[in-house]
Amino acid sequence: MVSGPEVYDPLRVCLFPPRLNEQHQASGPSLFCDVSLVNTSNARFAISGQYFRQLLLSKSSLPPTAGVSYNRLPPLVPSSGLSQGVVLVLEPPSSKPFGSPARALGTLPEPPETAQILFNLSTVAYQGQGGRGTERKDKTVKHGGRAGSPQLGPNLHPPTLHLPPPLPHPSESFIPLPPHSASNHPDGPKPELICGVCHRLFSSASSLTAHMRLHRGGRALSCQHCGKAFIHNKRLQSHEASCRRALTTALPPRKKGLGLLVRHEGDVSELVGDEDHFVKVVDGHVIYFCSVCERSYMTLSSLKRHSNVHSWRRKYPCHFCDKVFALAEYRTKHEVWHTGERRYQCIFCWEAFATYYNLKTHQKAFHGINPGLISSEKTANGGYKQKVNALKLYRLLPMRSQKRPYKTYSDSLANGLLLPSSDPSAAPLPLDSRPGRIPELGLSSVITYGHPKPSVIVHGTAVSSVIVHSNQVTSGSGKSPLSSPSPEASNSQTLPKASVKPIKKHRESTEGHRKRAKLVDSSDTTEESERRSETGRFHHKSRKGQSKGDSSSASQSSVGPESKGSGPLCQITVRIGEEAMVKRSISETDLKRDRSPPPSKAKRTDSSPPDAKEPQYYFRQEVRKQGESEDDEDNLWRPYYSYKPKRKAPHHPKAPDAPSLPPQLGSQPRDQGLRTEPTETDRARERVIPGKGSPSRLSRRSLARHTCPQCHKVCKTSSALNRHVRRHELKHVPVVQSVPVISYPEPRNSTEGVDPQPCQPSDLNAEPHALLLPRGPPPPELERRDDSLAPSGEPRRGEVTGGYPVQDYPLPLIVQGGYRSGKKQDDNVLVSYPTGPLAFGPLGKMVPTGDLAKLPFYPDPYHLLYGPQLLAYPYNLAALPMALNMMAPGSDKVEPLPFLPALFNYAAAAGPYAGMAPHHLVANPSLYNSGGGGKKQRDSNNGKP
DNA sequence: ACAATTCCTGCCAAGATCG
DNA sequence: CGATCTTGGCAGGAATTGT
Ligand SMILES: [Zn+2]
Ligand SMILES: [Zn+2]
Ligand SMILES: [Zn+2]
Repeated sequence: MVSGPEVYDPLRVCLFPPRLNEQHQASGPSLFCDVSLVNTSNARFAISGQYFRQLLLSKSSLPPTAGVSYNRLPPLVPSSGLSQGVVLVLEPPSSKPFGSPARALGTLPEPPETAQILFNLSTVAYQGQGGRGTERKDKTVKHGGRAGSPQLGPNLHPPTLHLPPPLPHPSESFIPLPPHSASNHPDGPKPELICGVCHRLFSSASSLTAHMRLHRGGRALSCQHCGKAFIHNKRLQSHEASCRRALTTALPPRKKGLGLLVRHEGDVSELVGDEDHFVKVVDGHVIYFCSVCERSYMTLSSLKRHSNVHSWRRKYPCHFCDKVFALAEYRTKHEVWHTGERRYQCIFCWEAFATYYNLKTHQKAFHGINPGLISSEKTANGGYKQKVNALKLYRLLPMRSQKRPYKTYSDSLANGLLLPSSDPSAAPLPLDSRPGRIPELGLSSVITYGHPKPSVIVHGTAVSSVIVHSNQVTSGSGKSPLSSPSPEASNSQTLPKASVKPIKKHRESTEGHRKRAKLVDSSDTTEESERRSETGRFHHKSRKGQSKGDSSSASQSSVGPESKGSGPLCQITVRIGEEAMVKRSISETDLKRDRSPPPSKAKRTDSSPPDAKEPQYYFRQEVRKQGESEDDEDNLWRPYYSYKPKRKAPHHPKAPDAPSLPPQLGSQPRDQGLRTEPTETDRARERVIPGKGSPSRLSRRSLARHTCPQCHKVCKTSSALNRHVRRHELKHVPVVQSVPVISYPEPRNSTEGVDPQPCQPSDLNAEPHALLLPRGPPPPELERRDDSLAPSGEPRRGEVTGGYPVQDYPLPLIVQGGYRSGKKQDDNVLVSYPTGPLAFGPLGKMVPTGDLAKLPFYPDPYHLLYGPQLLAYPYNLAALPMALNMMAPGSDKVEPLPFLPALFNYAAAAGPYAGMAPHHLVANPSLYNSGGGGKKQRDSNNGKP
């Protein structure tokens, strides 16, 4: 019957909860599910599952031959009304594990004549549920986007599955199906064998009887972990085993006791985890859900990482500009634009590139490599899937900059909790205060620093400015202790500016560590700085209601004292429309350091030796540039990216592939409509401070003209703006404020016209780089030191990289020893950051600017040893796999192979290394890193004793 | 339409803590 | 020191913006 894998996707299935009455039906669909149909003539579906309910597919709305074979379920929305709703799983009768790949459609066993629909419906959920109609509505809207899928044939309007209206009284056990259902189908089950409560179909009276016990409160056979009821003991036992495992996994030992079973629906058990997430166990798979946006994750770590985009508990500021990122990785990637580091080296020509993208582009253009050939699989959720035999046509060079210490566990723990800064014990120890470090900031200072200074700014309407203090985010409602402004706090904030934000790191080798720690910390964690001192530097305030005057006044008022110049740097993060968060610097005087960094104010101490207690770096420019008027504060910078919710095509090619993902929840494409839309602010993964720009961006002036009326986003071109605006229209963002953690008040209307244009100071154009200028010239000594260090130290590095053209040059940025552990950092020197913007050519190559002194980084050490011409095209990739993998054949152990050129005798070619004897690496392959994976690279990078 | 940049997330290894 | 937990790098495609 299945003539082909025709997939009509997506289809909308409208399910009417069993308990809904006709009125509800009339009001419209309560839930949409995307369903793929395969041709089958069936318009009727038998429903099986925990609870059965027959669904009728209205023929008129279906393609001539349609049958449900596959579906993609949106994740449950636990906390919302929808959650109460339905888990709908459509599967072919063959009962493939659900979540089976769409590709399998073509091979579906014949006749899913009656495709079975697993309809897990929590009858309980529908009972006593009040205003779910509204809630569902929201959900429904989200799915609307898929209706227009190109895959739908012209006459394939999204069919609608109508679930017959639920029976009024669940208690009734045997209720005949509505006329239009079973009776119409010749093969349909007899009405008598249908549960009147949940409409599940049964093949025998006995099974139905057993089933009915479930509805009568008989909980004899219910899982002790999740409460799921079973009719058969065997199944129960089996389930409990898996459930136990799942729960164990789901909750960390320490928190196991905290896991609360919230609800159980069909095969899904929902647990409450931390405040930032909840867990569901589906079929033994643990899935973590973000409480804010409901994105689902296979791992807790992924979720934790993600949740920072909402909470911003940790902030990762760029060391070169004022962008702040929610994920460390984002910052790392971003900083490449400042450093120019090129770590992706083509194995064919040894050319190195700054980004993976550039590398791929290069290989495609110059070597005819089709990226698709060597791409590795990804999970449905977009996760990385390791591929054993993946080819790597490039080498990932070790990172030049030493890694910063990880955030500490304690820190993270403390994060979520608002710790009164005054309580030293409660507050996580700053890195600096850890053993072996010099307490630069006395505890007291830390405390003071941390004193909750009211960062809340009350805007006219909503007071809800968000305050992010010490990692805590609170709404302006004043619920948080911090929310109440405390004058003294501001006073106490006499933090050393250094603590506030170090910009560039000076690395004195001697004290480099301490400093480094400081720098890193403070910088890294704005997060940390906040955490440790609760400087409250970043104030989040909603733009809404904030008028220009407001903003200025607000900033002043809220930060007034601090802003006065002598005060610690204080910034306000402002929400711009729906997209961007902008930090406004408040204290210009002290912090300002731009073009003319006030020596005195800037804490930087070029001349003075670094003192543990007095950090000597330059503060970041938190201030706008000189010449900017006060109004500049209102200048808004917005991130390049708008961070809108992703709208992924319904059928993500990969989605089907992820067997590992739990069917309905985990495998959902990340942007699938189901997840609640986070507020725009939540989406701002990156924040930018006015006055600074990302290196790659154009001047803001040009941007000014194309501002989205809705969200204030500024596009460079009108076309971009048009596109952007269209998104708003399509998106139809629900008004639902689903952001529990951060409540940004939001009315951006009031602000409109206020700061929109400010984004483009005219002077920016003149000196694009001015904004990016590092906080100050690096101490001369630094460079020297680096040089000296590089050669002598880091033996390991030499070994690893020896012979490679890359990064074998003296690396001013790399410090001897590298980072080992927080305790030993004193011995290590950190990477120095460039003092100024670096010029880069296309593809990330650095362009010599003429002033080498100012280009401490990557003076283009990547000489091409072998031109592309050295390799005949097309390449015989088949002959290279071994080399490409850089693994010794056959051995279990991963043995790095000699660099490709050496293997293939390319080395003879002219070039700086032409005269080199056989690549020494060949002789001693174990010395170098295979480059087969970043992790390995990293190993070499981290000089371990 | 195409190029370029940023976001995203499963996986994994190293760092940080805990005991 | 080992066990446990956290952090962040990585791939590489999706999403989005720039041209
Ligand atoms: Zn989220
Ligand atoms: Zn930057
Ligand atoms: Zn190449």
